Amino acid sequence: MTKPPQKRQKKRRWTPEEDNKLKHFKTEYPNLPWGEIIELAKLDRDGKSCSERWNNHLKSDFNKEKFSPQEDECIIYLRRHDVGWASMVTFFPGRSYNDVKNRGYQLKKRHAPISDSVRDDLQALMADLASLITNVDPNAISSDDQTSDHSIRGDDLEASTSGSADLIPNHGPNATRSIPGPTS
DNA sequence: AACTAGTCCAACCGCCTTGAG
DNA sequence: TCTCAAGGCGGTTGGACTAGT
Repeated sequence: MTKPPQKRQKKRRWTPEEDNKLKHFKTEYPNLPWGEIIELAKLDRDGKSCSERWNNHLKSDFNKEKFSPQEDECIIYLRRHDVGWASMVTFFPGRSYNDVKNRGYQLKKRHAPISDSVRDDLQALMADLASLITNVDPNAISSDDQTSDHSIRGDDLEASTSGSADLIPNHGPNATRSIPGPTS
């Protein structure tokens, strides 16, 4: 007997009221498991949903400005070097995990190019970071990006997503480096 | 003004890891 | 050692919004 595929839940946006409840109880009891926060706040959500909402929207004041070209190129470059989304977020203080990930998928669709200057900056940045991290594969930061047009194709990103370890674990404030944001 | 296509982004899903009992 | 729940992560979906016609 094969189980029929679960019907996907209709999307329910978080209301300001739900946000407030979640924020209140999570701030008040930061160590409480989500299940108990849900009970206290009387939220009709599951733990994962709450965790996601908290981490991507409520935890801090996330930067909701458009991604700058430098940030875009940084994402492409890091992705190419098998840096996972979660690790990548450390390069973008103020951005949420979901924002970075969404941007990454957008760029993947567009086959966005990487400029020479940004590539060089990022190589230096990653070498810098690698020196802070002991368990890093030095080959992962070698200058292997000397392709003719420095453009990245969708399948490049595709390949880079398969089963390799994250390059940049979060090692505290020292490991967090920022990429130039939008200049307005 | 109305319709359509494309884009953006929040929310959902499934798999995996981790830690407690 | 095993089981189970919680949470992290990567990937996908779909509703809202916007630009073009």
